[in-house]
Order: sequence, then C-alpha cells, then structure tokens
Amino acid sequence: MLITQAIDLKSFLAGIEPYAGLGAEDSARLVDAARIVHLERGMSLFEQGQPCAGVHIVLSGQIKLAFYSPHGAEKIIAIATNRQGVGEECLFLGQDYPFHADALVDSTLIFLPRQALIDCLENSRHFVQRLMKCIAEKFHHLLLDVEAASLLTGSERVVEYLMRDLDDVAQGPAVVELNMAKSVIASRLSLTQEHFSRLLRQLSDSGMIAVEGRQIQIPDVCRMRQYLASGEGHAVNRLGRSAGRGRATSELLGAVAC
Amino acid sequence: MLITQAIDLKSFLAGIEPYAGLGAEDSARLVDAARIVHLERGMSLFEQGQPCAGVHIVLSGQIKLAFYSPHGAEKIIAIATNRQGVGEECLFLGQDYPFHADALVDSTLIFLPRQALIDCLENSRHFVQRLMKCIAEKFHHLLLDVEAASLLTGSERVVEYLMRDLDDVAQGPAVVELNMAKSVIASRLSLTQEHFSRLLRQLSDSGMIAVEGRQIQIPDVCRMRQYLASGEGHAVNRLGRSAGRGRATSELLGAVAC
DNA sequence: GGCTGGCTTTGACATGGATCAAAAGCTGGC
DNA sequence: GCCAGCTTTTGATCCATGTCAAAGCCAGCC
Repeated sequence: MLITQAIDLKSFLAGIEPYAGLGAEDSARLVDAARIVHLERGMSLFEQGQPCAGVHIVLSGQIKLAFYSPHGAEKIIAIATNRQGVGEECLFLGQDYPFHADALVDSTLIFLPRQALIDCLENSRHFVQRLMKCIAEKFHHLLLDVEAASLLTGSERVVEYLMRDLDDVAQGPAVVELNMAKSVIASRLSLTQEHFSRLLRQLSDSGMIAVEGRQIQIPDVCRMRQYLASGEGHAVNRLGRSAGRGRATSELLGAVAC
Repeated sequence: MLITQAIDLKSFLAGIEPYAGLGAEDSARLVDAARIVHLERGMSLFEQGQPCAGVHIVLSGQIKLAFYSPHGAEKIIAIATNRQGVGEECLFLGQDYPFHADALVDSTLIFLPRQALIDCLENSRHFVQRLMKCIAEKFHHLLLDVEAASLLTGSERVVEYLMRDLDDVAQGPAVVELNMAKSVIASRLSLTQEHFSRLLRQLSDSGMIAVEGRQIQIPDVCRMRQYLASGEGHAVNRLGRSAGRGRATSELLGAVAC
C-alpha cells in the first residue's frame, strides 16, 4: 500500500465511527491490514452463508444488502453508501454473513480483515464500546424498518421514505432526489416495482407530490406529515389485537406539529 | 434485598450471558443494584418512547415486545422468556425504548439499572465483548425474522415456526406444544389470528400436521422440510428482481437432506 | 441520428390475506 | 354444573398488493 494512501486511510478512519479515537498503535494495525476493494456494478461483495472475513467500509458507490429466496425473489434490507460499514454485526458471531452484498454501481471499499479488528478489540476498551454502539444503531434501524413494514400501508411507507432525509422541523416545500433505481427503493420498502410506481402516481394525482423522473417535488412537507399522522392512507389493519390499545407511532413520524 | 436472594441472584447471573464471567466486584455491583420486578398479566414493563432505564431479565413468565400503530394494530417482534434479557440494545443509544414491553402472563424479572451496567462496562473489557455479542445475536434473530416475513408465504412461515425448536437433524414424527395464545403467535408471524387459524387447518387437512388444541403433532418432520425447500407453499412472488438470481434460502431451513 | 438494452409505467387480471360478524370451544370461579 | 369472559374457528366478502404482459422512455453507443 502506498504511503500516500496509508496517510489518507488513517485520517479517513479517524473520521468515522467506530474507528475514531483509536490509539496510534491500533490505528496503524488497521491501516496496515486494510485493503482497497474495487467492485464493478453488479459484482458481489460477499454471499449469504460465506464466513465473515471482516468489515467493509464504503468509500464510494452503493452496496446492496439483500436476501434471496430460492425462486429469485429479492428483499433488500439496506443500501450502504458513503462512509458506512458493512458486516460489523457478523464479526463476533463466529458466523457466516446473514445476507448477500452486491454493488449497485461501480464502488470502492476499504476492507478491514477480521483478525486485525479483533486485535484492536482486545487492545482498546473504547473501541469495543464504540463498535457496540454502532451495532446497536444498526439494530435500531432494522427495528424501524420492521415497524414501518408491519404497521404502515404501501403509500404511507412511500411518504415516510420521501421524508427520511428531510429536516425534522422542515416546513413548506422540499425536493427529494431518488439516488437509486426505483426498483431498488421498491424492494427496500417491501413493494414490487409496479406497485411502487402506481403509488407514486396516486400521490402525484392527489397533489401531495410531483414526480419528474428521479426528482420528487414536495409542495408541502406538513401535508405529508399529516398524511402519516392521521392515517388516511390505510384501511385499519390489525395483526392480532391481542391486548388491544392505541398509541402513537412514535419515531416514524417526526413529532412536529404543523 | 435479602441475603438469600442476593446469593441466588449472583449465581443466577453467573449462569447467563452476557453476565457470566464478571469479576467479583462487578458481580456484586450488579447484584446490589438489581431489583426484582413482578408483573401481572397484561401489565406494561415499559412503553415505546420511554427513556431506557436498564435491562430486564426474565425469571419466569413471558414478556411481549411489540409495536402499535395509532389505530390499534399490533406487531409483536419477539417474546422474551426464561433467562432472556430485554433492552440491552437500547442501553447505549442514550435513547428511548424502541418498542413496548408487556407481560403476557404473570411474570417475574430482574431489573439491572443502566448506570450499574455502564459502570461494569467501564470496568471489564470482557463484559463489553459479551454484551456486544449478545446484541449482535439479537440483530441476527431479527434479520432472520425479516427474511422469513419477506420471502416466505404465510403457510411456509407457519411450518418454519413449528420446526424452530426441533433438532436440526430430527427425523420422523415430533410433537410441538404452542406455549402461548395463537393470536400472539400469529402476530409474531405477521398474520392475523384468523388467517393463522385457517393456515393451521389447511396444513392439517393436507396431513402435514395434526392439531389438538395447543398441541401440534408432526407425523413426518422431513415432509415439513421438503415443503419449505421446494416451496409448494407459494406463488413465486418477487420483490424487485432487480439483479435477479436464484439461491438457497440458507438458514431458514436446516440443511439436512431427508 | 438511430439502435439497443435497461429502466419505468400502464393495463388487465388474479389472489393472498384482511375484515367483519357470529358461532363454537375452553376455563376458571362460584 | 353452569355462567361469564376469554380464545379460537368458520363463513362471507372485500381489497391491497402481486402477477403477467406489453408499451414507453431514456441513456449510452456506434
């Protein structure tokens, strides 16, 4: 690995969780062991069932994490981009990867081998804590996805998705750029691509959004929030009702009054 | 807290992850801070959105972890029983509980306050590692649930559920006792109670199982595995298909040939 | 420019699973 | 043994969402 790359890598790692705050020794250990990985669009980073070799951090591109059924059905769990890590949660199960990871577009990643990470864990209490926090956060995200998929209707999930990147206190108009194929977003939202397309059209027809290719105009963010809060979108479904009660769907909708 | 209880607690904690292997000092710290909690059936342990106060470990009973929509819809994420812990994943997010927890039956729990746990974490590197592993395992379980809910049909999920507790290499006949209300199991499997009831009947009519109240007879475990493997249960659904491929649904079905 | 192949939309239709309503079954209490 | 309050089953019906197929659309390429 070239010196310049090594230097860059070091400061790069220092800038992202959970690697920020590593001691010089550990930091060097990781940089030493690190490898750069290039993936062309469509290539696989790893397959479900392979033993976990380490962690990958996305430098550029998009990595799709997904399950496949034997019949070709696909469920995308998450898309890793930017400075996000892939596979931390599998490091210590002494286990196989629980999902597939493929490049949606040409991508570059840093690979940190398992053993180097484990050595750092032995060495630094703070690193373990940070890593634990990182895994807990992923857990939390997955929970939110499960909540949305179970309790919201298709159109509500779409609305919720469009508002994810928006400021919690945003008011008035906004623009959202869909930065991946609609079929990918559809699968993330547990929808077929056709259904997703129709839902966008419905929302568009109702004036809630305006679709221009991958660009979505939102004339009034508050209206979107209201849509979620007062569930026009859905036919009172209920899984079970076993100890029936009624409560607010907390985190799914920002708690801002409009 | 009575001496006898304290002694019991100490050895109890020593017997379960991630508390096994704690040093004497930390162990004492936890036992000191621990409180016993009794919950009557139907009572709430905590609510979604409350700040996380610590971890609860189930001594006896069943604790339901679930989301609720504003309209009373319920999605049960998991049932904690036996020696399982509740809430480890929320400890370090400095965050609120992401779900509700209620007692399905009269239950007894140990409560370990957040601060005592954090002190132990500062103290013991091994404890952090064990806790991290514990959280990673929960993450993995949730992933398996997401996989099942996304890729399997209702009847396949039921079959998969019935086989969960069975030995991976089990052959021939088996009996499964449903140890909670069917409506609860239904929600765990993302089904309505009515649908679940009908699916049990279908499987029963097809001779795959025999239902006697809460007791399910399985004449031939292998037949169940085949049912999952060769997906009779389902009408080739596909979410997306964006980079279509065909692979085995790994962990969902034990990899035993019949 | 005009082709080619991958996305995306639309339409027509099928169906799994949800809803609503009511009848059975159970179970614990008196 | 019988009632009151549950859990569970069954039936009839509806609807959100999936499926299949074909047509548009758009971008990169020669």
